[in-house]
Amino acid sequence: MATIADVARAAGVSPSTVSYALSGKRPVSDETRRRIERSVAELGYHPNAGARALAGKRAHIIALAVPLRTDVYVPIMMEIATSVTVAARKHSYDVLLITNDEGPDGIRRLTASGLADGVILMDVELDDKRIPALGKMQAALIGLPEAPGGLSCVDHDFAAAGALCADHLADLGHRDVAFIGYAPGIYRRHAGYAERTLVGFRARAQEHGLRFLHRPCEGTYEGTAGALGRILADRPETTGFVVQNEGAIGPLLNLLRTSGRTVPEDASVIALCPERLAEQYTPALTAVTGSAKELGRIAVEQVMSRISASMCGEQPADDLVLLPPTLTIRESTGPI
Amino acid sequence: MATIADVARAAGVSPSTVSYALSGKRPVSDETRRRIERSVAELGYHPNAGARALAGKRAHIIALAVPLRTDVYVPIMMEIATSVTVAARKHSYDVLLITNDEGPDGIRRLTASGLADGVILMDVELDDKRIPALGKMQAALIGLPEAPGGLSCVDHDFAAAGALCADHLADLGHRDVAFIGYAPGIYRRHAGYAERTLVGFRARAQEHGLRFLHRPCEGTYEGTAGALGRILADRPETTGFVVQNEGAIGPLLNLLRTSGRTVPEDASVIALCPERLAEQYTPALTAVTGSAKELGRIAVEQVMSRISASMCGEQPADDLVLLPPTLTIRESTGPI
DNA sequence: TTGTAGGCGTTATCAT
DNA sequence: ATGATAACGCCTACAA
Repeated sequence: MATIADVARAAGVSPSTVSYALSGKRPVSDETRRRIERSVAELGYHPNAGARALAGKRAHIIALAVPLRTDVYVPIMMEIATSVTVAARKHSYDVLLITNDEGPDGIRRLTASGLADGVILMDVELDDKRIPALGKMQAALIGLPEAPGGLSCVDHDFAAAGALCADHLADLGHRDVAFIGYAPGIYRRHAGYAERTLVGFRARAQEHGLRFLHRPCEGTYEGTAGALGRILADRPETTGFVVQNEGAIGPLLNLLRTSGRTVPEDASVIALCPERLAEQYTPALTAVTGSAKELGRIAVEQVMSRISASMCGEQPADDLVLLPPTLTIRESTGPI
Repeated sequence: MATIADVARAAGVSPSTVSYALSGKRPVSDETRRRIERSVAELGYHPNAGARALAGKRAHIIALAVPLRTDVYVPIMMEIATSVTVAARKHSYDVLLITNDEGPDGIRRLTASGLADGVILMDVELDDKRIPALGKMQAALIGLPEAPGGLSCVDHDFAAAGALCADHLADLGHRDVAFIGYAPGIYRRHAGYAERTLVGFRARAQEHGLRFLHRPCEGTYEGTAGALGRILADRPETTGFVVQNEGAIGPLLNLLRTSGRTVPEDASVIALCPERLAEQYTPALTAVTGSAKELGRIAVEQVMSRISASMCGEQPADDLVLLPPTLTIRESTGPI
């Protein structure tokens, strides 16, 4: 492969001039720069990553720690992963994938080997064991840990999302509403996103004077049937439904239909789920959504800013971003 | 961070001995090795990735090229990505994520910079533009290109999967069957997996003397309704259905129900889709499946074997693996 | 504006 | 069985 020396020779300059021309860290005459650029293109030169990392003391790589669990809606993970990759490339950074089955040691390995300059932790839990392992590694978390002090975090504003659901149903005149949530285990483990959504919904529902039920629910047909059955038994006058469990959406629509309730005439359904999912049902679902792409993009900005700060010897500023959700009104909600 | 020199000092040996003790490329006395291992553990030493790549002329990284398109079933992509990562770690390799929006240049960049020793191309198309860009880079393709000569490829045996569907329906006594496929655009673009499945199904169906229809289908409710409508209009005696479009499964089940056909008493449905998807419907779907994990694992073995061959100066052998599909009989198929 | 030279941490080739 | 030493390719003071 072509080295910087090859380029220098071809352009009739010294290697350092090529380096400076490429990095822009020192002025280079237009004439010289042009010749260098031409040689670079002709030789298809790209700096050797290892050598660059060794000499420049930064790898130009960030790591992305993805969960192995599949109880989250997987396409979202993928969307974040690709948006992280695309955003990182804009900074001339590459993305290294690591899975949680390496655990905290995986992160220590990255730090010690200098393989990555920073890391993005996906699917962060309230008490995430990877956080203590971060050490001096610059990081951005997608999701909120218990104690986000000194860290950069980004997440959907789930509380606002819950509130938005309550607002919409109240505006439409619903008085009795039900929240069909994730599996009981998720609440037991105090997953942040589940709790925050519920808290936001509950508070706003109370402000509006709504009567409401919360029913955890396995994302299966049977689970949904059970949850809906208990809701209609406990409070038959329920007309507004909020679903935050992707697996329960299809069953819920079928079950409502089967029970003789037309959506949205007899019952309104509002989903907390990605746009793509909301659009693919019949009727198309009114949904409260956050952008997964944004999540990835912002996490990248956060690590990048921390990395450059730490290179300048500055103390990276912690940062907490909660992305506001969007309500998209489709065909599944209406006045009562 | 601790360097190899630190470890050497702590263990009272020379750096090269540490290097050899760690790589095993030269015998080291048990006594010495023990001291070295202790120092390594105490200092939390991990070799600097850049320096190692520079001196050892291999980066211990493979790249994984994921598609940006989302017209494939995304969870599968993610499953492959994680299984690739896990499998790579077994070889002490890390995985770098690159997206197709960098195009062929992304691959050239990897090659020229020595960032990766090999690459796995996901979602390979018949005439994939990334293939010419591979150059001397060791690669494994997931999916089959038009001309797989000189390359290592792994994919599901879609033809066998199609045949398995025909077998099962014929065994159950069905005589008139329909194949509900992907969107017309996919067949127009001659996507390999779609065509191969159809070819395998068609051939075996003919052997069994089945009468069959093929209907491409957008994965929407309306699209599925259209496809099913035309099937029942053209051939009302149809009792066996094969679906190869994830989006059409839910709608198909609903539509059959609506049209008064009970599954599996009046109509049998067999899906070509991941297990997880098949299980989540009611009734649970008889399905023909391939393992996405296997796909990733084998692709890793393929690149690894090519990389080591090329390091030994040997010509890497090309290799074509088609994974046999599995038929899992659940509740959606029965005798007619 | 440009060139020279030292060093980054490993691996691998010599020796011993 | 172990040690010294020369690359590996790049970056960045330091000189000019």
